[in-house]
Amino acid sequence: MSPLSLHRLPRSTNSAPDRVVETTDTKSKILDAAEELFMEHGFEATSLRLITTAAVVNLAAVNYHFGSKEELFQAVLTRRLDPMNQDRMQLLSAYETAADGKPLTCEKILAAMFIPALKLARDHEQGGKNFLRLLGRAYADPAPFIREFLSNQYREMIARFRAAFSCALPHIPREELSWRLHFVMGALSYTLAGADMLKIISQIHPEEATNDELLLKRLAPFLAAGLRSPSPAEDGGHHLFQET
Amino acid sequence: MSPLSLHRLPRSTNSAPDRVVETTDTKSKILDAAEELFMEHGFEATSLRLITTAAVVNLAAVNYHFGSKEELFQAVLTRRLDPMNQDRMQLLSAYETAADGKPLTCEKILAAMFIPALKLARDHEQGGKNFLRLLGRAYADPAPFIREFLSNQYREMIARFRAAFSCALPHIPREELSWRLHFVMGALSYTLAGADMLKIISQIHPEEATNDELLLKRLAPFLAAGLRSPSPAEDGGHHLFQET
DNA sequence: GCTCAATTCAAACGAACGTTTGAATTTCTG
DNA sequence: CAGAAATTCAAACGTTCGTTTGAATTGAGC
Repeated sequence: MSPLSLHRLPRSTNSAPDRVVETTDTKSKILDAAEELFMEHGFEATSLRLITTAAVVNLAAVNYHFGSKEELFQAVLTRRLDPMNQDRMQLLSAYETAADGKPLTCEKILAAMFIPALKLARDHEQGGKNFLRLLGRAYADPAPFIREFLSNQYREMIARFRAAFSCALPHIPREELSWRLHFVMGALSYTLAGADMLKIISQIHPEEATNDELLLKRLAPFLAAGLRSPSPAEDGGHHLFQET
Repeated sequence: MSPLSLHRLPRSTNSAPDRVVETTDTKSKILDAAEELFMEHGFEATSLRLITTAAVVNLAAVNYHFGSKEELFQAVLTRRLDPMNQDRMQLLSAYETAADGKPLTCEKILAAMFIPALKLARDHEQGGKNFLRLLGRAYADPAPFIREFLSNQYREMIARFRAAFSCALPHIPREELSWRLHFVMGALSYTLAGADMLKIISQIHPEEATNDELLLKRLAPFLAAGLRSPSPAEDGGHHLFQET
């Protein structure tokens, strides 16, 4: 409540992790347990008691190390989301310099978005394989603090990729392109969050449903075709939605 | 707790609403308030006290009329979802008989999915305009009872539309088609649930962002292009995701 | 070995939650 | 109008929540 209710800071700043503690420290144990439980039950339905019990840590440790449940959730997200978006932008820049001024293909730009996500999906030693599903669910969470946090985390990357798509698809009006980028983000996040909805569609082999790499390899061409499709402004203006 | 703790049933069955009560009855007032608040805050974060206060109704009325908070949520969904999916299947059948045996185009099948959704989006006298956003968020909710409910609600419609797409796109393998149908559902639900994420993409006129009709008219051609794109099995097998 | 700060711990806090209860009230029925 | 059923109501139930507290424990530096 009081504006100065800062939680106590740990002894050593995390900026210099020279010596790794032999047993994983409390902070990491909490982050790992929280990542899995938030993914499984969502933010509201996951209690701190569930998290601290799974992490074999005292209940008060969360408020001591992170300040509050909301700050813990943001820490869980930022631990992997920030490096992933940095990777995405660096990869896009690498593609652009390799292309030597020529515009990139849609597939290449989508690859710059997907490959860093795949790196997390493949991450089995680290606990990163759960993270994409948690992220996909956070996209749809109505909590204002989550929406504002994601908005700030994504602003720079989205601007960067919109510019790239704008160069790749010069004949698509900027506003139409914004919509299509929105659809791309939607299909991507829904796909990453899903795997439960797959049971509805079914007819999908279970061993494939958990393979995020094959999943994204199918998604990329699908989205590229949509991105390249003729702009509604330049086609005949079909009346798709005429009633009856 | 006890297996016989059924809530008392209302006096008149709802199957014959011959005489409408002059003032909207308690049950409808609860459903309307719950629809809006569930959309705004999600299931877990919306308390029954918030709902009953907004509906100007006694707290115990929810458990009396619906039995529990979970059953109330299902009632909110089924009130509009069930008729919408019925409309979708009827519209698809009407298109198919009108085509007289010839396969439908992707746009036509997508229209059968979108037009009933548009009818809800346009529904301003009734409170249906909030429903699509609530539905989109329910898709991503991890609560098991929500997932199972939606799975049952959608099973018949999904099977119906997959068969239609299979006729429209005979050159696409069935498994690939299941994936693409999954992407279609993802982009659709995310788009309908969004409008908050639009602030990230931005560059979209606010007055358009709330217009679900324009939104779906942009989404349909995008998805149709993706659905029609060559199957990965029949293209050259590009190595999109080669590293660097 | 002492000191002091960082961390852990058990316990409790007040608030909010979904649900239940039993009486009061309304509404239909005979 | 009397009686019964349906509905509304205020109040409380027991539980769980996020957070706080203050003492116990740990560990590095002098």
